Amino acid sequence: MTPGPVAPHPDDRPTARSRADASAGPRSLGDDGTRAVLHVDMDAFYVSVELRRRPELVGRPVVVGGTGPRGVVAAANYEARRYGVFSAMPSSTARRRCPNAVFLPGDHDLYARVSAQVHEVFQAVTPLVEPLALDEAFLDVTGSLRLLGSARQIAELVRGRIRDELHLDCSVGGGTSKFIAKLASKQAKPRITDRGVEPGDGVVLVPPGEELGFLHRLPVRALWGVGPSTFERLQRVGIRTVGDLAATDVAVLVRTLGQAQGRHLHDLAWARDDRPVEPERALKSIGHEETFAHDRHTHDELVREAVRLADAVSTRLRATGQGARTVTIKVRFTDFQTLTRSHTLPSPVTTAAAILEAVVPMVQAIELTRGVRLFGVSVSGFGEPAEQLSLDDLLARGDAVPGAPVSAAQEWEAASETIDAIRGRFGAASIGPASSLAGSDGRGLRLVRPGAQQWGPDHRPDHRPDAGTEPTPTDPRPPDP
DNA sequence: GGTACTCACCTTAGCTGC
DNA sequence: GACCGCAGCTAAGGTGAG
Repeated sequence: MTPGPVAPHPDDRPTARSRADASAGPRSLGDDGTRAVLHVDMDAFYVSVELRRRPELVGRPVVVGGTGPRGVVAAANYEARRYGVFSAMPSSTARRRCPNAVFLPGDHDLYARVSAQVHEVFQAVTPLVEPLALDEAFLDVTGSLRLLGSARQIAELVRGRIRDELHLDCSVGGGTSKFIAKLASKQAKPRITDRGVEPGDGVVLVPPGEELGFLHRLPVRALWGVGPSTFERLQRVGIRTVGDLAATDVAVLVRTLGQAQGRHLHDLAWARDDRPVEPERALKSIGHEETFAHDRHTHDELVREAVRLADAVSTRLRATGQGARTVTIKVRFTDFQTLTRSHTLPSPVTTAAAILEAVVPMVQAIELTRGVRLFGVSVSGFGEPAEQLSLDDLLARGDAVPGAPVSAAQEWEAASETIDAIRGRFGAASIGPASSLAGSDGRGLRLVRPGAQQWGPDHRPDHRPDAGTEPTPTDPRPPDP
C-alpha cells in the first residue's frame, strides 16, 4: 500500500542544486554530492510485535524480557517507560518500579521473522541496507532519490508501509552520515512527558551543512561509542556536550581515552564520519553464553554445559562454511568477576569435538569454589577449514576401509555432517549431545537448546523439559496472526 | 541488591622472530 | 653473543551497542 499525501517540507527537493544557490535556504540530503543516509528504528519493537497478537494489552504497561530473578528487560513500551522501566534493567527492578506491568517472556524467533518482513520494506527502497539489530537498520538512499523523491519522502514511504502492512511504528532519522542519521532518529522518537506519551516527529532530517549546529548542543553521552565508562572519563576533563568535545584538543582526548577512541570521538564531534552503509559484513566471531538459574560449582558440571554450547557454536560455524582457530571460554563467578581464557589452534576446526578439546583443559584449570553463574564458549579467527571428508569419501579414497577404524577427528567430521543434515530436515532440537537432555517429565526427553534463553533464565528450575514451551497461566500466548 | 546475550573493537602485555 | 627496535601474534581484560 502507498502512503497518503505527505505534507510539503523544505527538504522535499529531489533535484540537486548547485552550491551557488545554497544561500537560498537549507540544502537537501543528496545535494552537491552529499550522501543521504537514513536510520530506521522500530518503536518498542518486541513489545509492539507482542501487542499485535495481544491487542487487549494496548495502553497498558508491557515489558518483554527474562522473567526470572536473573533476567533483564529486553523491551518496554512507552507506558512502562513512564515508570522508569528501560531495556537492560534487571527484571526484578522493573517489577518493583511498575508492579502493574504485564511481563511477557520474549519470543526471539517471532521477532526475527517480523524483522525479516521489515527488512523487505527496506530492500524495496534501496539495496544498500545495513542491519544493525532486529529492530533497526541504516539505509543509503542516495541512489534512490531520483526515483523515489526526497529523503523525507522516502522516509515517509518506509514509515507508511511498515505501519500499513505490518501494523508497527518506527522513527526515521536522516543525515549525510550514519552517525548523524542515528542521532536524528532518536530525536524523532515518541517522548515521555508529565502528561503521558507524546508522539514524536516520526522523521527528523539534518540537512547538509547543519550537522554541527545539530550536534554541538547534544550531551556527549548521546554520541555513539560513549558509554558509562567513557562518559565518566570525559566528565573528569570537563567535557559535557559534543560542543565541549569538539573544542578539546585531540591530544587531550588521546591521553584520556587512548589513540583510537580519542581520535574517533573528536572526528565525530566535527561530524566527520565517512563509514559507508555496508549491506554485507563478515562475521568475526560466533558464541553462546548462558546464565544459570543456579550456580555451578564443579568442573564436571561446567564441562557438561560446555558440550551443549560447543555443539551449538559448531553448528552455526559449519553453516558459515568456515572453520575457526581461536576458542574462547568466558566464566562469570557469583561475585560477578568475569574471566576469559582463549586458545589458538594450529589450523581452523569445525566440529564440537575439536572445540571441546580446547575448552576442557581451560575449564579444568579454573578454580570454581566461588561458584559460576555464567559460562560461555565462542570461536573466532575464521578461515578455510581443514578438508572435511565424509565417511564415504574416506572409504572411497582409501583412507578408511570398511570395518577398519578411522581417526577420531575424521569420525567427528563425518558425524557432524550427519547431524547437520538431520537438523536441516527435522529442526535444531531434533538431535544433540546426550548431556543436553533435560530430565523426563513423563512425555519423553527434550534437548535444551543454547540461544533459546535470550534474556536470562526464567523462574523455573534448570533443565526442566517443559522449559519455555508451555504458555503459563499469566502468559496465554495465542499464535501470531 | 541487582545486573542477559551476542558481537565488535580497543588496549595492554608478553612472547617470538628477524 | 648481547642488545635494540620493530612487526606480528596471542592472551586477557575492558568497553560499547542493541
